[in-house]
Amino acid sequence: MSKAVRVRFAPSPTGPLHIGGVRTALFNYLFAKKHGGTFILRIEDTDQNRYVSGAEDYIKESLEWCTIPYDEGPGKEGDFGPYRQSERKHLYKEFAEQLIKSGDAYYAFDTAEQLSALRTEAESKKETFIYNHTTRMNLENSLTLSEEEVQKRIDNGDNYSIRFKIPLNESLALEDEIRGQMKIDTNLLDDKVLFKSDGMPTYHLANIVDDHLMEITHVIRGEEWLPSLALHVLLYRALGWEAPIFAHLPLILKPVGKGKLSKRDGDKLGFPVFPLEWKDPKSGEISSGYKEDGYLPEAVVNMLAFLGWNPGTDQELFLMNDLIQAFNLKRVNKSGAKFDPEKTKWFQQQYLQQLSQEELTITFKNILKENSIETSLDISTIASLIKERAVFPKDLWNLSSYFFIAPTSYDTKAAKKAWKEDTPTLITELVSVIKNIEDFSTDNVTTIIKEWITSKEIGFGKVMMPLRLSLVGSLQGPDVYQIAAILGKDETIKRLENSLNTL
RNA sequence: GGUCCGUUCGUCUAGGGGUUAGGACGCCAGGUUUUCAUCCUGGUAACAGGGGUUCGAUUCCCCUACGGACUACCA
Repeated sequence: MSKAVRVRFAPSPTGPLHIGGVRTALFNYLFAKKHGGTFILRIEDTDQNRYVSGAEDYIKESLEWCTIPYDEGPGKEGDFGPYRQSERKHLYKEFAEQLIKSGDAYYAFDTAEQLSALRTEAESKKETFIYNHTTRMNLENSLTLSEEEVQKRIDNGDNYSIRFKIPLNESLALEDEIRGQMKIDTNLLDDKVLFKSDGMPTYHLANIVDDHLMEITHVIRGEEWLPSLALHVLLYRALGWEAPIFAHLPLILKPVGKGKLSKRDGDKLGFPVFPLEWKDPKSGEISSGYKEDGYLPEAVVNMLAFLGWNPGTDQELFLMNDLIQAFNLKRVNKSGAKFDPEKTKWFQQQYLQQLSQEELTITFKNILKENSIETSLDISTIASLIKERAVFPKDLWNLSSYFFIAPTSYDTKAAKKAWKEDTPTLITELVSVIKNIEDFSTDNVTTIIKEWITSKEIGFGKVMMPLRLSLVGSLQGPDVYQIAAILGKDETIKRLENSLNTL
């Protein structure tokens, strides 16, 4: 019997969560639920300088909108809390010191300025400064200084950091669920800082300590962490802990050009990169979100799931529960995926079309409200008539506004095509035909007008097009007879007369 | 620069020693809708290059090229 699956999504609250982060959360969630496990949200706020207010709330709201609920996390305390690293601050130092005692870490007294000077100097010689076995014995740290000197400096209140001492001459075999085995030469690694002089741990330490303490079984994270995997594995070993299973997800790339998808790409290329709209608290700059753009969470989730994963079948439409059933880490791709906004729209269209009549009517009602429309017309029927032309809820308005507001102008191109010399005569006659229709139902209107056209021995287009133009203002929309029936006899006549006067 | 990861239609991808290399998005054409959209049908288009291994490589191995990530007392 293997251990109960526990996974975590561990964002740092430095700004809005972008869709790459949402996808990481989603894959963690899918994996957890697939295996009856626990999905944890942990806020990695060890860098006080980069903390952005509102970011944590944004992360929670985003996950909520995407229907990716966490089982444990801030506000949902489980047995492994707290779930904010800033609130776990007291836990980390002990482990850093344990590593010093075991000889796996050391105090380093170099200041940021000294290090940056060393880097610039190396750069000027076309070299790279690395804090590792090649340099550490020339620097001020507990490996080079006497024990008394080290203690004196610490007692003195000198700033120090704690660095990991990477072991020499080892060929590490790393295991990744998605990529298989990788080999790393430890001599190429550098002595990363584990504990900062501000008293906070770095990501590397906090991450390992928390994953261990929270009994995380699988670490599913972005590929940008792959280069740190060796360090992390070494850290687990030095601490005497069993390492979790790792899986590094492929990156999401820009749709055009080079590089990974960045926050700026969205509004530059005309699609959101954030689940929710985000207003930068400092600059006030607003970035668009999928929610506010009218996307359904089902569409966004489905699209995200297919970025780097596929079920191995031809099925593409998956609701969350289907995803949980079908999900498998082994079917996650190795290579990065260019983000495709067009495909996202396609998913959106699919899910909008799948809305039940009830949901659709509610959506439509809200749209009408936004446009200050109060009407006695049958909006449920209207919604069902126009829905197949819509991709976003807001399209519902553009597609239906003529039902509520009579056209005041006519599409020039359409008018040229539909309104000919003999049209006024025909339409005048049509008006009197319509005036005599008693039962103004779709079926009856259809029958009577069709009979009349047939009796006139003229082409249907000669009447249908100007009729549509008069009612809609353009040559678009659902069946004209249905439109007329919904508008009612009086309104239909009114619109026909209006076009006779204007055109 | 160094380290690591990757490379199948324009894009997302399936496949995997012998296939007409499959699907989806997009695009194009036809049909339905006496309009538009939807929908249906069809079409377009790919194994980065070079060496091996093999009877046979897109599939396995190596090299090159290209792409990406990382290279902070950021995560």
